[in-house]
Amino acid sequence: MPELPEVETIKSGLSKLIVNKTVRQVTADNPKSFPNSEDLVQHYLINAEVISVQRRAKVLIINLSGDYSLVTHLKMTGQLVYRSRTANFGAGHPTDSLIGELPDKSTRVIVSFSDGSKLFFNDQRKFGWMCLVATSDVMKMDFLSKVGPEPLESGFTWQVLRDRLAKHPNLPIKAALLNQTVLAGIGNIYADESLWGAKIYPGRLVKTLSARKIHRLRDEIVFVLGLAIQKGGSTDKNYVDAEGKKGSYLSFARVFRREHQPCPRCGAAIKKIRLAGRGTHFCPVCQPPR
DNA sequence: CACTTGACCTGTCCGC
DNA sequence: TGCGGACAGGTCAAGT
Repeated sequence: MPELPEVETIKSGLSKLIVNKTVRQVTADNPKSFPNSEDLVQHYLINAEVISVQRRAKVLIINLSGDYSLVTHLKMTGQLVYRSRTANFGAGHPTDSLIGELPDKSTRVIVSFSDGSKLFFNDQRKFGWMCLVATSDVMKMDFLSKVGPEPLESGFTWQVLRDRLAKHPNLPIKAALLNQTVLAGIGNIYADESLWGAKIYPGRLVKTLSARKIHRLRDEIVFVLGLAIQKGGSTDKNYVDAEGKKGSYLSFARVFRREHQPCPRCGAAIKKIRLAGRGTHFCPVCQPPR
């Protein structure tokens, strides 16, 4: 569920929380969640210092001294939560937080720093992973070498979107937006939201979209992602930021998870269908099929 | 080759 | 109350 705005929010949080800290210890239970050998960890992770935190698409990258980086993909249910030495929450944890005391039963990796603080990688469904990679190889990783342009960078013009889409004329536009080689960072929530904003039926084939519609769609993508970052991302079930807090975008969402509720533009009931294998929300009046 | 569907997992919710 | 099945949705692999 974490998409670009959620990973970006975590990146901002961790940038303030863990830069300059030194890794002292790492524990991991599950080779799928953390595949590196004990040897590599001892050599390149233990005693390394956090230099910076960055994001590319939905991937979070913690750059370390010693030329290695800790790369994390949260997939659907991953969380990266930082706790200082003293802060932990028992039964009465704050309501803007989803999680209590850590570790809990979904904790896959614990990175402990020399000041006693810890970074927890939680992942209920074990789809996500955390991996130690040579910094110079990070962008060569399978996923990152193929991923499309960043929609929030200044070079993302409507012409760029048009040209990326042109390679997939027969895909429904929603499927194209979800394809990370077309564009980086959009997932199910923000695909539905930006298509509503641009008044495009999610099933419309790419080749039937006018330049004008693509231009409008580009603007909506930029708007929706920007707003979501402002709101700290979307919390549906699992997502929390680096301090364990929920995001509030979903209370501003226009269609996502709003089946049967009135469209904020025209009042018609929002519909939910299945498209590209995903639950897809749209307004049947503003976004007519055709 | 282009596109669609299923697998990977676990927890939750719904109907019987 | 218990239990099977559908569903959640990011990405890769397998299938059409």
